[in-house]
Amino acid sequence: MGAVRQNQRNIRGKQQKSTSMSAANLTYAERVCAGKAVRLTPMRRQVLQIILGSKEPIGAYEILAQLNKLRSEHRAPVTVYRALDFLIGNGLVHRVTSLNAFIACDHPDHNESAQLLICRDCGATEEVTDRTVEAAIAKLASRRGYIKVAPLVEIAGTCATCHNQNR
Amino acid sequence: MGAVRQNQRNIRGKQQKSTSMSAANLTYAERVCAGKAVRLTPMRRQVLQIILGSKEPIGAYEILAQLNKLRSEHRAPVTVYRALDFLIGNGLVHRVTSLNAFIACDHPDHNESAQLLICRDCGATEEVTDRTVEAAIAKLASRRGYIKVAPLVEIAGTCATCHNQNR
DNA sequence: TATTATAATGTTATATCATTACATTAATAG
DNA sequence: CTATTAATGTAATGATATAACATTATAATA
Repeated sequence: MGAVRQNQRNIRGKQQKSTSMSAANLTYAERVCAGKAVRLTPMRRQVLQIILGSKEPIGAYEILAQLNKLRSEHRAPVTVYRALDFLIGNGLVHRVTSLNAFIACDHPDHNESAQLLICRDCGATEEVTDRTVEAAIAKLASRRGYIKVAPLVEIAGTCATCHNQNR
Repeated sequence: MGAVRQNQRNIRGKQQKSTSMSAANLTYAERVCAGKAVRLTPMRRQVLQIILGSKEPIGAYEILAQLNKLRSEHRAPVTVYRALDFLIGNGLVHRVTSLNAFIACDHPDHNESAQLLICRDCGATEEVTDRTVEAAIAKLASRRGYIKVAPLVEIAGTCATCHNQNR
């Protein structure tokens, strides 16, 4: 839980993690889809791969650009959005609402509400599941009479790597 | 705290609140601006008034439409966005990120991080400040090494009014 | 296997949200 | 009253997302 995606600005960072989980996640995605009897088509697989390959949340049009570069063909935006709908619907990708961007889910097996920590400086985004936060929000919503709630929690800030570098 | 904005679908609702606070809020906004020595110009005032008049979060282009109807002139989008920047910057308006829309702040005096409860069915949106949620998020962020955090909490759900009506 | 039904993708157009760049007008300070 | 800064006007464009309908691929089943 909490694998970190980072961009160019902190390749020197100590907390750097390898991108080598990508392949594993892709394999994992295949298993998830097989288990649900839904189809991880080449298109969807490729979109997921592009998202996994990104160190930070990636926008739909950036995905599209990479897709069209790879294949030297011309897909339309809707192609990407459809793949994203599928991937999000099956818990393989999260939408980062505050950035209009997307990240691969770290733990697609449990489809619970995650919280996102987003570094303003380097773009690193980590997905966490904090029971205390979840419980506090559930309680708040319930006290206010809301049911079937879907909480959105995105915490922008400066990550440890970035504020250590600036000293 | 927690005044409710509602749309047409539940005008029959029991928890309906009057829109009569609007004027008070506008007066309040004037005091806030006077206190800070910033200018609540006619344009900004009018945009705020439109937002206050909306029972649910209102989009920038809807604000623009109302503005242009009022004056029977043609303002450009940027006019609205500039007013919004000002109003948000001075704590008079909140952006509802998940809806790309805007609401007037319920308590512009304390500029703290609020949580939003948003009804999927009727659009009613209430702003709350829950210390427990705030604390849990602050702790989470700090444990992860994040500083200068700005949490975004928007809880979509079905409000009491709506789920009572559907029985 | 041929036929039908369903799912996925292609293609084109357009909707929706937001900003840039530069000109003009209004307010304030000296 | 003039210089300076703040606010708004104006036009164009960028960025994100969806609608509508045609075509192709896959799956179900006769």
